[in-house]
Amino acid sequence: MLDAAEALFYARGVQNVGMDEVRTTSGVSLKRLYQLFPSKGDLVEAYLRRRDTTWRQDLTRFADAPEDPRERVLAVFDWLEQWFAQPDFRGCAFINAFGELGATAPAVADAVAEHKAAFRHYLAGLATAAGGTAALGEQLALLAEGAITTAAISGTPAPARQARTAAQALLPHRA
Amino acid sequence: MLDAAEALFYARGVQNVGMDEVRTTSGVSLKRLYQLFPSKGDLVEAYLRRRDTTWRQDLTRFADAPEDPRERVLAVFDWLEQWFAQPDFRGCAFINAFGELGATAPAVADAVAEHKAAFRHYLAGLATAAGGTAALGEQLALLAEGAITTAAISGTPAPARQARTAAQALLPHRA
DNA sequence: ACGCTAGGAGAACGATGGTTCTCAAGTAGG
DNA sequence: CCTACTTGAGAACCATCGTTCTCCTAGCGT
Repeated sequence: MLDAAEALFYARGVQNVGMDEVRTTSGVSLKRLYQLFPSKGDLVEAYLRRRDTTWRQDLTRFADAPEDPRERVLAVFDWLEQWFAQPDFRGCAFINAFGELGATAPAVADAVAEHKAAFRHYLAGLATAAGGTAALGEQLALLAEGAITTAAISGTPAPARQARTAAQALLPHRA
Repeated sequence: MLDAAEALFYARGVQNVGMDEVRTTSGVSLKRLYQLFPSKGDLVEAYLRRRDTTWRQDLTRFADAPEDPRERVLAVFDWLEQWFAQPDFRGCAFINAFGELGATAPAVADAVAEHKAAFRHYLAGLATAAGGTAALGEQLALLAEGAITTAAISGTPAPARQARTAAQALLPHRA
């Protein structure tokens, strides 16, 4: 049922989908919806928190696969590329939600900030494991964020590869 | 009068400000508003197009100042840092608008894509002038985009400096 | 001074959407 | 078989907002 909400919110933006539509496509009655989530804001927050965990799980499952720490860093960008190529890709759900609601809904702003902080933390771990500094982790995060928004707006997955080669250049050379 | 609309739309998101509020803070009557812009969509498009020109003008005025092509590239990130530090900074108006309206308003999606394409084109020029390739321009663009969204979400101007040092590392070494 | 036009302030209208209410159907327990 | 509780479908309610309309005021030409 959160699946339906997630698909709708992500595809069209939170404010462009009504509760009636969530109910119709999820098959859950309004009454039940409102006893699970007392307001739309609660539903939105649940949507973001769930997407945070699944998104990061998917990423780490993919990027933690290689043995070589350098390969792990690069795998992040491979994963991004495959994500960008999906037909329903429409950028980062958190960045979108932040632009839409960050100024008026502090709970949304917080959820977004936490998601991004967790992502940066993960990259910092990969960066230091690959022999870099924490600053390298931040730089990788900037490349990834930039690739996500650029891919969304331009509609091509190419930014993932550009970010990947930039990351390669920033990584310390093989010891 | 577009000043008022711009301030409101940027600060709170397009869908969180009504035409009544535009009228109140701008002092322009609704009648006049609607004879200038037949619909809110037209006003939004005008807002984006105007912000595109002023934003890029401000950027180039600052970044074209140094003589050294490498300095010009780095100046872009200095300009970003100063922008991020402004108290009303709330990320990239175009990314925000895209997340909010890109899926439902093709005119908005187009305006955003054009703005970003122009920005990438400008960076590509700086990159080649500094002895790099067009691919370097794309990488610089990714760093800048990432810095913008990260600064917005985290609330600190620090990403500008991180992007700057990454850019420095990616630039070809002084000949 | 008098009509006439333009423009503004704000009410009015219609649609949409978040939230709640009604009512009927289904089910478990006696 | 009957009753009490739950649940779902959808109507109803209320606020908001984009858009239009009404009325009133102010200036201006004669």
